Amino acid sequence: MASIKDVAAAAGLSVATVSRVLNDHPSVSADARTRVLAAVETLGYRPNAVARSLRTDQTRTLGLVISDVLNPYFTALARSVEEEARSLGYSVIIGNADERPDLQDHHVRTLLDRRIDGLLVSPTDGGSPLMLDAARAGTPMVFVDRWIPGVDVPVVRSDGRAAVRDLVAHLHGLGHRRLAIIAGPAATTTGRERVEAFREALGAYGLDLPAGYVGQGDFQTESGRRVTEGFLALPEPPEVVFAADNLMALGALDAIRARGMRVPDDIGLAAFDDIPWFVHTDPPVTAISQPTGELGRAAVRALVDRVEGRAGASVTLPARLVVRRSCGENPGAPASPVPRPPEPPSPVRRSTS
Amino acid sequence: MASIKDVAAAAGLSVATVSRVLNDHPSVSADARTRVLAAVETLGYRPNAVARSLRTDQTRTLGLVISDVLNPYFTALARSVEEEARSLGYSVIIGNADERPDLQDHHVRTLLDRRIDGLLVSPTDGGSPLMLDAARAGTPMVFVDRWIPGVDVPVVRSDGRAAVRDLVAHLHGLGHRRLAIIAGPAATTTGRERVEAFREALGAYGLDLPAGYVGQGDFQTESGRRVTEGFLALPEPPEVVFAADNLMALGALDAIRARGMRVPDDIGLAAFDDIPWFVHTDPPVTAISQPTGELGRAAVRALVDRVEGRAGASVTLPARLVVRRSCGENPGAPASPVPRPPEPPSPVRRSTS
DNA sequence: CTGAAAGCGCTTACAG
DNA sequence: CTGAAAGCGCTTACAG
Repeated sequence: MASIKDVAAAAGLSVATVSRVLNDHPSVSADARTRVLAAVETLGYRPNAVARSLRTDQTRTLGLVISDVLNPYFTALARSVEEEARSLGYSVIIGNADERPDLQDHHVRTLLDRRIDGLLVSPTDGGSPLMLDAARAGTPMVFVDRWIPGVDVPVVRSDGRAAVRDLVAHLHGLGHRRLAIIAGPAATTTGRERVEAFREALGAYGLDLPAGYVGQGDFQTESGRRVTEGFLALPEPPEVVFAADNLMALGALDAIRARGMRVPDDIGLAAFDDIPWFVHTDPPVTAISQPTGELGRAAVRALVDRVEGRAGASVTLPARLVVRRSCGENPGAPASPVPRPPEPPSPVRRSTS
Repeated sequence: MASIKDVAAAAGLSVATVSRVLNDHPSVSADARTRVLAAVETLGYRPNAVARSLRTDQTRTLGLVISDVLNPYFTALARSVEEEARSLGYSVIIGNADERPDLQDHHVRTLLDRRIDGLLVSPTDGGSPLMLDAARAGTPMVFVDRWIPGVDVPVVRSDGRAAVRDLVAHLHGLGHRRLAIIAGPAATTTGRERVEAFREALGAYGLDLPAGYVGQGDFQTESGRRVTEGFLALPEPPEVVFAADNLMALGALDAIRARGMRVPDDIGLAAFDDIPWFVHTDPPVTAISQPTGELGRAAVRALVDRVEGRAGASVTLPARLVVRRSCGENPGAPASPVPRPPEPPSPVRRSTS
């Protein structure tokens, strides 16, 4: 593969001049420019990004460590991250943690070794030493969706509390009282928050969330199946199951079907995260929808701000409830506006971290 | 960030010795080793992969350019690719072409600039000059799922012809005669092949595939919707629509629902690519399932073979039909074995390219 | 406007 | 077993 030396030789100029042409440096004569460009063309020369990175100490690459590529939510997030990054002149390298802290650390380490300019993480746990070190060492970093408390890193996420209250209002209005949740890992912020928001919303209606109605999942399909089987085996099973993400909802559907039961007749189902397939499932699934594309773009902007020496702000966007038929709504009725829960929803916050 | 010089200074040795320790070179004294390791530990030193790559001319990185990250098939493929690569000591950088040849070229170029050791591509078109050049220039390359004819590059894919024949036999047995297809882009091999296989299979039953029953899609949701609307507006709409991938099947479901029609009562639906959600759609969707994980692993093995100077073989694995209820099967009956079509299925081929 | 030279952080023959 | 030195392909003050 042709190097800058070959181009210089072909153009009859020094490598310094070739480099200046390639980098649009102002002080280059028109003549030199055309000769260099011609040589580049005939040799099919492409600058070696590795060498450039070593010299400039920047890779124009962002690392993205997502919790699970098989989760359509993260896939959509990854897509918008890549788009926004590309428009800002950055590439992105994706690492899939598969909800495993060890794999997450593997990817963070690899990304750091490659000297990416910045790191976008949706942490699968409460913060490994490696992650904490990276944050402290000053690696430009931003958390998306999930975050690690106590670390001085901007977080871009959506707040689902108001939507969870809307969901509980919807369920309560339908007459449901025994409500259960398939929770995500307690080591993750979203894992904890969704349970807490659910519990609080229930409390506003004087309802309890007994321990037996909180199933511990891991955001992946299999755990949704297992937890739901447990719920169904209870002497008094819940009337509705709320899955804290879409994959666990898939597992719940599997378990319900395996028991020969029907949604919503035998048991209701709702999910955090909306995906295109929920429109076509049997029945369509009531879900809480996040502004995923906007989250991805905001996260990249915050990270690039940090990379380029600007502040980089935290962003919180609201999620919203999308009512479908999986909790037993009157099938004929058009989707009605959900009655507001007792407390007002928290406003969108855009705070500088 | 600490460099190898800092480690050498801290250990009281030369950088050469430090490098040898780090690379497990045999001729290092036990004493030197322990001193280096201690220095590495206290400094928290991590080798700079960029510098190493420049020097060794290898990045231990594979590039993967997939057609569409929002397509669960490619997402599953990407996952198995990353797993296998990791187990062989390689990282993978994913580029999303979003079914756009220009974006595909952008990613190929970026990946080449970064001097990845090998390239895995599922081409979105018939071969841009860039792609052709890369293949000819000797960049280790392997095609997955889709390929470019006439280029000397191994291809790892699945052969759906037998499964398509099984599908047509299934539909014919159910009494359907007017069968339509939502095709992928003619510039892609899978786009062409699935139509051809469908047409051939119909021919074996004396059935025709009229031009009006071949809708041109692009493997993305919106095109499935548009094409299906066209089918439904026909004076004589088809009895069954076969979508050449899962996203176009999603679009078809959207269109059918928008018309207020029901599957399979008003129209049947089948899809190429099976995904977990097809079990829970209304009704469950009959689909052709590819051995996606195995394809990803085989592709990586072939590519790493090429990278490391071995041959690297093409692999073709069979796809299989999974019958569900979306084409109108007797709902009560257990999934029955599909009657064999006239011709025997082509055997699995493992040819060295 | 242009070029010679230093240097980014590594690895690896070559001597000893 | 160890070290001094060259060199991977670039960029960028520093001179001129």
